[in-house]
Formats: sequence, C-alpha cells, structure tokens
Amino acid sequence: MEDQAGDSAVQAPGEVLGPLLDYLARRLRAELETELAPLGMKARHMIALTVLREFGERGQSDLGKALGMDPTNTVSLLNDLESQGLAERHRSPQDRRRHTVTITPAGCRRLAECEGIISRLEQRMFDIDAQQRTELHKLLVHCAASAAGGPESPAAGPMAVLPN
Amino acid sequence: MEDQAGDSAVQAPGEVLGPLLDYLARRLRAELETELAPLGMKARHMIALTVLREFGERGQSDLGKALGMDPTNTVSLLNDLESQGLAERHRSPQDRRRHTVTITPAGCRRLAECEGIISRLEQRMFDIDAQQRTELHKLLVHCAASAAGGPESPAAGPMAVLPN
DNA sequence: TATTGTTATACTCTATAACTATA
DNA sequence: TATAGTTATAGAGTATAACAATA
Repeated sequence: MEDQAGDSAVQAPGEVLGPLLDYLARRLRAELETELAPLGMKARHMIALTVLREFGERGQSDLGKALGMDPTNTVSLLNDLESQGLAERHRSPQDRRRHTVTITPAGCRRLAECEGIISRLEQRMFDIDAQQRTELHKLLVHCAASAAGGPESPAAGPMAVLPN
Repeated sequence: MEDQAGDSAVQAPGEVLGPLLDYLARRLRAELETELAPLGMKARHMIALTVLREFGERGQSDLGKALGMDPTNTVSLLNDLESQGLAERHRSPQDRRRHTVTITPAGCRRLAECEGIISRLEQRMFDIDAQQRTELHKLLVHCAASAAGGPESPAAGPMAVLPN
C-alpha cells in the first residue's frame, strides 16, 4: 500500500524488516531477562527447555544446532540446566561418545512458569489483539522456515525451536 | 487457529513471539554483517545513518536514545562514522556541551548502498510476497510503537529508527 | 549541582583451538 | 582418521564508574 511507483518492482525501500526485527527482539529480550532473573533463568534456557519438551530426547549437538548456537556454548547451557535439575544428560549406549538430553518434570514445571511470564510480557508490551498476534506469528513462522533453508542454512531445523 | 480450548482466554501459549523474533533478528543480522563487512560497515552504522538522514541534525545523546544504545557506545559508533566521513559532529553554539550530529553526502550514498544490500538479502532469505511483507512490516511497526511506550520505556522515540 | 561527552574498565555473549574419549 | 563432548581462551558487544567541560 501507498507504494511510490518507481522502484516498487523490487521492494519498497522503506519496508526493510531487519532493523525492526532487531529492535523488537532486543527490547523484548531485555525485559524478559529481567523477569526471568529471579528464577535463575535466561531466555536461552527457556528456549532449550522448549525444544526438549516438544521433541523429547535429543543428542546434545542436535540440540545446539536446533538453537543455532555453537557446540561449546551448549555445554555450559546444559550445565546450568542440569545443576538446577531441569534437564539431564545420559550417555547413549549405542554410541558412548554421544549425550542424550532430556527434560525433567521439574524442567516442565519451570518452563510452564516461564511461558506464563513471557506471554504476559508480550501482551503488556505489544498492543495488538489476538487476531493480529496470530497473523504476526504466522508470518514470522513463515519467514523463519524460509530463512532456515536460505543462504548458508545452518542446519535443517533451527525452527524446531518454535512449536506451532 | 487450532487452539487447544482451555487457556485460550489469555493467549495461545504456542503463539509466543519472543523466540521467533530473536531467531530471525539473529539470522538476518549475521548475514547482513557478512555483506556489510567489505564496506567497513556494521548494522548499527547503517541504522544510525538512517536516523540521521530521516530526521536531520540530532544531539548525540538523542541519537543514542533513538537507537536504544548506551551513551558510551554512541561515542565509538560516531567515531567510526566520522573517520569514514559519513557523519560529522559539531558543537552546538547554544549549549557548548552538546554535539550536533549530521549525515554527509558521502553518508547518504553509503546508506543507499546498504539499503540495496539489505533489501536484496531479505528478499533472498524470506520467501514472502510483497503483500505479506507489507503486512508484516505494518504489524512490526505497530508492535515497535507500542513497545516504545511500554514498561520502562527507554525514551520517546526508539522507533524513530524506522521511517514509514 | 546537573548534564554532555569522554575514557577506562568490567562483564556477558559468542566463537576458535586444542584436548579426551570414543568410533 | 573422524566425531561428540569438553576446556581454556580470545574476541565482540554492552554496561558501569569516574572524569572534564559546560551550564
């Protein structure tokens, strides 16, 4: 809409999404970290637990790939979760090099708690109705799916991060 | 859609936006940095130039606020831009403590170049049509506007970052 | 005394290199 | 030899504290 006929063949230059995404992600993340801190949690702990709950047991490196993070950082992430009893590592009997990671009941409870927090936070922060939220979610999922298969795609399933 | 009747009174729990925004912003940013590197630019240089072009002269601290960044980091950001001749600092005659920042013609050219890059990148990365992009952009702008006035709003105009 | 910009510094996040153990 | 996990470490990015100049 209101395209300034001329370069609209490609894309309205003002409709660049990157900076907007960047700003919103930053803003939301900052707030979330504040609210999660009392629980000893950070955003990435929550995301990791989400993957584990939605997809069950996963190899440690698979989990790292799904989160789009470096394998070295996956180590300390799991150390955090394990020390709080939210997740567990087990050696795979088939291949004793591999670690199989699972979420614990305590992890499920903690995750539900966090989901309530972020859900309320988003409702407070973004003044959009249910329909708009659903539409936005749909578009973002679509983008994420195509980005996952885009240039130098990091792996098959970074988008496994988000259910739905 | 496909809401699992129960807690839908508040928000479908699966429709949490944060992790999605975070993922997309990260992904896009990573690609952009790669493509901008040959120009000696980073994402935040581009964003700063955008603000300067769209709103003209601004105080240094105002610029920092608009970008949602710490004043200390604004210093080095402007050092970068100034050393490349893309922006200029001038002391304000009214209040000699303040620095007034402007974009230079070279800065405008550089910015246009960057916009072409990010525009093409997004088209490559996100498999969405013009209509979807416009819709997504609209929703994101709406969210950004409300986030700016949300809890502990950092300042009036972080959203000045994006024209349109 | 308060504010703008600056420097120096510390802290967090992320990535690289090298090591262990398994295969 | 190659792979999964780990450790140690270096590099960004960001935030805190103290200072100079000006109001």
